Amino acid sequence: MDTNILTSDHEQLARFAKALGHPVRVYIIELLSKQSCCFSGDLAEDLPIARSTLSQHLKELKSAGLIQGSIEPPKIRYCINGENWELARKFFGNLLQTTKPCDEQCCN
Amino acid sequence: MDTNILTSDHEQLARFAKALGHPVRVYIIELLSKQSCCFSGDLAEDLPIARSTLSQHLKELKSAGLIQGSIEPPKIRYCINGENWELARKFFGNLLQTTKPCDEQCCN
DNA sequence: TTCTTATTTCGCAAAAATACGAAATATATT
DNA sequence: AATATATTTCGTATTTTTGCGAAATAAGAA
Repeated sequence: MDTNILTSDHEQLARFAKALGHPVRVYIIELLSKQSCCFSGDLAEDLPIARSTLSQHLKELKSAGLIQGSIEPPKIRYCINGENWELARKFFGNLLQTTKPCDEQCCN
Repeated sequence: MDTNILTSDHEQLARFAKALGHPVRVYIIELLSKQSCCFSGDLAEDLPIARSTLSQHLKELKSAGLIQGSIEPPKIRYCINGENWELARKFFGNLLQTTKPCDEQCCN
């Protein structure tokens, strides 16, 4: 039957993508991945959202496995989760690299 | 002030990511990008969802700009939207390539 | 014109995401 | 022990997403 058309890979990729599906979270990830290694809630000062809301976004990124945090009282330092980042990179890379553009015949 | 911390690029990337944030849509995009160029609702036969639901997913991918459809009565043929695909590729590429892994000091 | 096929839109319900402020937590400092 | 700081959890409201079946649409074939 059509049991396993949707693989766990599709689900994993969707999970990563979903986590990136909000501008604030894109911003956070961008910052963590390029600016420096780790970070904390100085984010709150930059972003036009309540701290509790930011916290939820961080939680989502964490539960998607894209970031991780370590306690450095009284702060919490966040950084990219290297392992899953590598995975995400691979998944997105695979998906995005294989492009067979539409021949003009087809979709105008 | 903090007016423009979130740029339209963040929003665009989030829009693309959000569109990919569901296993069914990942499957569709994967199929359209690698298998052949164009496609139609034979998807409905493969996927364990109602046709109306599939239609909604296609609509979302379309409104995110990732795919486009052309009418070939009585069918509709879908394919990747090359232009936006290129854009998405660039955006995701930028985000994913720049990885400065956490030094061990930081997050354990 | 009526029928068939492929697909979408509509109306609805259930679940999840987004956002906030207030209260809770945890840990250093006084 | 009391206070201050950084952050999260809780309770709540609003909006969006997901999913379905039934009805609507569009176009070719009989």
